[in-house]
Amino acid sequence: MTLYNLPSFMAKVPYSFKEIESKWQHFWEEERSFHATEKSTHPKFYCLVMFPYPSGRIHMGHVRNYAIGDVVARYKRMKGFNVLHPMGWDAFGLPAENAAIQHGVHPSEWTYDNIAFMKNQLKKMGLSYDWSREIATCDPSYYGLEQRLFLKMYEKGLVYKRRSFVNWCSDCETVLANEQVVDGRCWRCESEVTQKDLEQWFFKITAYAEELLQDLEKLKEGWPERVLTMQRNWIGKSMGAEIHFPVVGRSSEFLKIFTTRVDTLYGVTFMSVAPEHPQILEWVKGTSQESSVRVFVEKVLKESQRDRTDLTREKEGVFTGVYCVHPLTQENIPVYVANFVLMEYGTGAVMAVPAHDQRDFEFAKKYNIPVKVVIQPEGEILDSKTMTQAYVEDGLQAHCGSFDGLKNQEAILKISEFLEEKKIGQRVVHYKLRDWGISRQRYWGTPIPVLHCHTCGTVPVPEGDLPVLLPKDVKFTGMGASPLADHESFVRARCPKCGGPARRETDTMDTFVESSWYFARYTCPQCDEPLDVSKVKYWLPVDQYIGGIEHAVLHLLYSRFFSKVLRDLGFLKVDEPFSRLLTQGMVIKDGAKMSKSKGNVVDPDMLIDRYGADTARLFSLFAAPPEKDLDWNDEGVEGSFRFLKRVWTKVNEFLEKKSGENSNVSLDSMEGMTDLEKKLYRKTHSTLKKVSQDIEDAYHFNTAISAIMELVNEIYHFDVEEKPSSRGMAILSEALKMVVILLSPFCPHISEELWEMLGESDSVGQVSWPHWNEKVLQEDSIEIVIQINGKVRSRLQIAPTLSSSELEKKILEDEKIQKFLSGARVKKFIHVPKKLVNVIV
RNA sequence: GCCGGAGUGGUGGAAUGGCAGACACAAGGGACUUAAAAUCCCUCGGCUGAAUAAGCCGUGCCGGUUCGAGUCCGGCCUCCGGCACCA
Repeated sequence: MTLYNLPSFMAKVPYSFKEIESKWQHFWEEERSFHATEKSTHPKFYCLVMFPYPSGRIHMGHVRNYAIGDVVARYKRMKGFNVLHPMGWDAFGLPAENAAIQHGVHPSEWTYDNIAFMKNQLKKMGLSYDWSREIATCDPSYYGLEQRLFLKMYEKGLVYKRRSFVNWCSDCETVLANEQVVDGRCWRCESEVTQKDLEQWFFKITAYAEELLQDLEKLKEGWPERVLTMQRNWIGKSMGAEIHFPVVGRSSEFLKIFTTRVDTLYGVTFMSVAPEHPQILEWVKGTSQESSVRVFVEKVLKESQRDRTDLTREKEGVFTGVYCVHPLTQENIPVYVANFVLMEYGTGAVMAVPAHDQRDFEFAKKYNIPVKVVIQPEGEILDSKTMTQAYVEDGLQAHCGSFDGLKNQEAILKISEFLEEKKIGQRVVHYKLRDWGISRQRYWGTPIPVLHCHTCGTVPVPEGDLPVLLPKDVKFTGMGASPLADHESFVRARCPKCGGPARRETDTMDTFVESSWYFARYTCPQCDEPLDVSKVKYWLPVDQYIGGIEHAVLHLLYSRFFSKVLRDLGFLKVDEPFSRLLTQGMVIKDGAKMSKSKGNVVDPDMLIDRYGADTARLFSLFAAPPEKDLDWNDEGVEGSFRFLKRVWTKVNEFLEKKSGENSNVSLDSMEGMTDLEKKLYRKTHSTLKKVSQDIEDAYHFNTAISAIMELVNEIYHFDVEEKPSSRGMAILSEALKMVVILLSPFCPHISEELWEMLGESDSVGQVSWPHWNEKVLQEDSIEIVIQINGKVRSRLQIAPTLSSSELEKKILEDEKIQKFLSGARVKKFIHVPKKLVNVIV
């Protein structure tokens, strides 16, 4: 059934997109058109889109993401690359478990049902995936191998268990990594995150902090600047010094602090430590300060993560009664517990320099602690009594003993050297990046392959016993501990070392672990080992990765870390997994991100049903450049559909006119062509050039498509005669074929169909991307814009070969120019070849 | 506060320092039709103007560089995104 009519004077064949799309989807499947192998003489190209979580249905964000990836894959194939374009499912995760709790359906069943449904949706989009490489991360054949990788990392000392305060989401009833806490809230459900003291498994991502930072340099060419910046900030390298302050009355004990401003060491007037600082309660034990410190510490610890990191909160603290000795001046320095000092960063203790640090300044003013200026701005004298805020800029050292008069940047080096010499401290580097906490107290994830034995302690599951399978018969109550912890036969185990009773680890891994190596697994999805080194070597790195910006520091950082680990384990040969990254923008409607609660959701199924996949793809690619947000607009979709119908109509009309005739006119020479013919002939080649460059240079699909639209408009203007000459028909034929070829990466179904109708035997996807003929682009006459003092006053048609002096002569003879010049003296001419002449008077 | 990115018609968006607004949507007009839809053609930044004559103004604001600035430089304003007591 169709919703439109074609003009009655032609159009015998309607554009039946449903039949066409299903026909070619079957063709590609039967021909295995997108099946990738390593046996190819062509250079490889690995095009990857971020795999989806099987939430139930695809949304417009997916449609856009996969349409972009498919254009790249199809274009690269036509350019002669051996393309790998795989798809799979990021299939572990909480929604499956929530569905189990709410609807009593098993997470496995829920997940596989969703996969089946969504796979069907993706197939209807005509995406050129090699489905034979499909991965579902919840399949034991995947997560079992992930457990093998876990054990290898364990052997290497890259996995460890530690008891610590961790981010806890009470809604999801599980722990979250730092990266997964956004503004003090859970990244998934947005409920407030609290701190919980738990035993947790960690990946030692900090061991790679420096390399993760350094290698961002290698990505400068291919990654968006802002993603690199976000990762750089997240890793947060700072260089400074650790300094040991002796504690008064405790001969062998020190308070260790970290500072990036050694130059301000002489300005220290107090110390501040975090409420969690392990030594502080010990030091105050039995003193008169003990109770007031205790009260303060307990008060702060009770506050939520959000409140504690609230910048507007007043800086507060309490004196501990403890004093340190200043290592250079030997003065006694009071130690405070302060609510703004973080235990997780540096040493959890800070030397406070109120004159040169705003936080310390505010704190000192509140508690009447002296302010000591030790950095003086050049040409100005700071007075600690009249200062209203800290001076944090550069300057010259003052009241700093032998360092006086030095520029503070030099003093950092000199004082650091001095401290090292005297063994008072040493230079150190700190990172904000923390180790990746991967334990999750949930069922639907990869079981951590470890046993706890009463006598042997923590024992890894032997490789031969892998995979540790998720038991199917579990109860989902949504209450209390993870369903695994309640599963008797899962928990009860034997220690492989001593044979004694052991308890199985019931935590599962963060689902970001699965997505940290799936891109490598796609190269060898059937391999018994985690990875087939030769295949991985052939395909990696991913040449083009495409996905949302929301993973700038989550998935993209974890994957980079995993790649380095896998490299060091001998599986990979590359340092970085993704050479080029394209972060596509969101799909917006009525000024907001599409969401159920806003009621502005466009359903891809409805869209495909009404207009077909080619239209859905075309609009997603045409309405905005890929990296920008796309404003969804129903009338715009209509416009894209109209365009495809225009192409369809014109090809059919052409075939009707051509029928019977079979003239083969050579288009080698443009001699004898009419102006109209030349115009279309040139447009055909200039469009090829523009589309090629737009796709190649920067994935400017929107302008590439608009260029094709221009060519189609030109064809409509050309085809005015009832019976064009055979040369005209040849030119028209070439133009139409060009439209079909250029359109094929964007709208593959209609392109295949039209290609076949035009009498071509190969699939249009197998055609080599054509080369444009630069000679054809040479115009017989070009238009030159004539400006007077920068204002457009006239235009001249000239031969491209005309010399500058002849052109100047012509300009001065021009009627309009003469009128504007009205006798004024011409000072000079500025020539922009083949474009413009500016006459200065 | 710091670091990115962006401000262009009614709208989405185009423009290696060289004709601002390609392409498309919406709007308006015309052709076809008994009529409507569809289709095809035309107009479409603002102002003055009868005008498809001519001219002036116009890319967030102010200034600069240049023969020439949406584009480069300096200073602001607004919006979006990220980071943020990181010592």
